Amino acid sequence: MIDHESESSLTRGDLARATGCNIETIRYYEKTGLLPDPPRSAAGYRIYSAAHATRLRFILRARKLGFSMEDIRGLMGLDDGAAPTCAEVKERTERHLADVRAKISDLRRIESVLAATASRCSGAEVPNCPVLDAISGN
Amino acid sequence: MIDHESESSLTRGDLARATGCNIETIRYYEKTGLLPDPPRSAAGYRIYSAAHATRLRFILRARKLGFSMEDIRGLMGLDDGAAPTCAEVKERTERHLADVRAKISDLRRIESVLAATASRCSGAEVPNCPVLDAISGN
DNA sequence: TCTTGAGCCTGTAGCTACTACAGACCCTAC
DNA sequence: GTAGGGTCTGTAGTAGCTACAGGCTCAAGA
Repeated sequence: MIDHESESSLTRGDLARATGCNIETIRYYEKTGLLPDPPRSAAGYRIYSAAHATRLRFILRARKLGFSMEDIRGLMGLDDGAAPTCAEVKERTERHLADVRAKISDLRRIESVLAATASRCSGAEVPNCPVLDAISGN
Repeated sequence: MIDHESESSLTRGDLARATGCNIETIRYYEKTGLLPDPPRSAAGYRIYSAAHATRLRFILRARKLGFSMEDIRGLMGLDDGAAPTCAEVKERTERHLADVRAKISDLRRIESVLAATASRCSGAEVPNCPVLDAISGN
């Protein structure tokens, strides 16, 4: 049913294996519009092309970089129909970069609190726990 | 109906204001067992005590430190009924600390990729976008 | 040709940690 | 008495997936 000679005709399972994406996630991206609805075989099977694989790989890389699905929609020009300008992409990226940096500094603060309290803890079976005390307030 | 003199008789709204917690979140913590079911007034209104406030503050601080609700259940001894030993608390904290550090290093890698690609971008309205190229897989 | 097992199809439910309603009740102050 | 706030319940929504169930289809082997 599907021509496996021509490299560019893939089932959903093929696409999943080719990109390392979970097979259900592909359907999810289709449902949410990140991936276009692919053509179907007579029996209703999705038929993907190399273009779909490229697009999916783009999405997966962007997700790995922490872009939200909404961000990605913007990066791909799905929000207003037109391909985004370079300036728009840069702006989105910088906003996202700022978010990432904010998250890092949050986590660093958390890290130092956790490290400090954990190190004060003997690990012995004593009544007073410095960790719980630290969380409880002071 | 509720004695507002004695500081330790609080409605849900009072508790929310006193702790800075969203009022709905209190109900959610009750539903999931992090907060015990409080006694009720004749009309069915929840009546909280100072002990509830203390416990809620503990939960909120732990959440701010990034502990999951499951972690917190453990820290409060709600999983096996008994108060956790200091060693258990220390172990949980160190595991969580390791998670936090892993997240930080992930984000730092992401940060450097984003910073590098964004800086290469002129912001001009040119056809080739270094950001998109970077995501697309160089 | 028949069968078997793998793959695909759909819809739906689950996860975390909340948040936000709607519609009904209650309580206080004027 | 009534207006307004507060509270009650249940339910649905958020992001970003993931995991089924129950049914169909396809390819390979006997």
